[in-house]
Amino acid sequence: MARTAGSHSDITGPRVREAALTLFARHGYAAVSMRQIAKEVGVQAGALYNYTTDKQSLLFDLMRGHMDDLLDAWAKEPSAEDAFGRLERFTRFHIRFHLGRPQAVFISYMELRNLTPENFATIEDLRRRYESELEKILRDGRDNDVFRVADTKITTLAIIAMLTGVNTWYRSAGRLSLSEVEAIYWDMVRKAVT
Amino acid sequence: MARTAGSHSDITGPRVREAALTLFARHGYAAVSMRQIAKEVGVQAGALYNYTTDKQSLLFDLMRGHMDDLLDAWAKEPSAEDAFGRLERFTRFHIRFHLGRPQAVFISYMELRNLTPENFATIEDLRRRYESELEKILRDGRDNDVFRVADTKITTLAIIAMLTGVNTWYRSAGRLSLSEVEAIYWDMVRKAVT
DNA sequence: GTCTATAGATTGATAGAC
DNA sequence: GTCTATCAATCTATAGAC
Repeated sequence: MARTAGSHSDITGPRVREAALTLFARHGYAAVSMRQIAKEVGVQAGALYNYTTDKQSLLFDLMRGHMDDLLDAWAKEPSAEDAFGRLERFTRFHIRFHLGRPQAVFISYMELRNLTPENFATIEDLRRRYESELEKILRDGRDNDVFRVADTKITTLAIIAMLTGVNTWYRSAGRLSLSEVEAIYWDMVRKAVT
Repeated sequence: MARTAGSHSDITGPRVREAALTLFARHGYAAVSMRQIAKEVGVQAGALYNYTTDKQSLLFDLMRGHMDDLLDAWAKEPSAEDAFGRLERFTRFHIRFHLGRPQAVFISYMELRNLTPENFATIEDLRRRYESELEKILRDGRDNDVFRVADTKITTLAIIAMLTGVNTWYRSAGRLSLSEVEAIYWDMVRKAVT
């Protein structure tokens, strides 16, 4: 199929999303202008509207994409047999996945209030779906008298908050490797539910 | 001392900070205009500049005030004798203090990137000072063979992230009282360091 | 598909009257 | 101390040429 000279829609589109991701993560959605995004991509501001209907859906697409990736990746994780194995899988998966996409994680936690109500509801639904995956593990383990947790819902949120916190301090050039970090957190999680 | 008619500096000042706190927490610093703050207070935008030099110092004063309050309140907490007592004090204090000021907590975590570099450094210093209070407790407990922690620095950050996470879900009208929540989290913290 | 140009609204901050 | 009025810059989004 012949292409119009100067047509780059298949490459410019991803670059727009990439620039938005970087800039939203660094400065915040409200603080970033469409002109800044355009400058990062190397086009004029008007050209952005060939790839997004408006600034809001640029944010929403990034967040929904991140949540979809998260749920898909977890669905593809091999499952473990016993309760401790399942919990360890989740713990290591969560750390590894989140450390691999710090910008998307940052945006997905910080920019919720800049979503329209409809978009917010969509993202919240996906987030709850992910949380329920961990809660299932905790509930099964408790029902089989393997775990001892006072409240599976609160323990779910506590564990996720603790694990996601890794993103605030971990640097790959730091003194600890990824698997050392995983091991330290798994040790805390394991003890906390025993 | 006689006062000029219409002078309300002693009451308007706090109301400006209060309005900024509420609006920054709800919509984010960058998304809130000086006119919105003025409207919330019930004055015109120009009048705000009798109480703050600019928008940035409005944000900075809120964050520094919050961190000062936090460190002061912890300094006034009665100390405990043994390692577990000290850790339990910290755990319950952290939850109680943070749940008591959800807006200031929210701002202090979300708006760091909207501070000027100098202001950011000041807040970061206070935050590190607070974290080191918990790390001291963990290190002493480990050195006396009371706690078993793989890494006191990481454990410090993990515990604080877990505890601060309460703010994302706790509602005073919910099914759990504040002391029930404290007890559940203390149970997890205690087990995690044993 | 990208450009230039621009509409129309809003921003932070200041000046000067009262 | 607060007001009105305003400056100069910036914003999102669109229109039309190429």
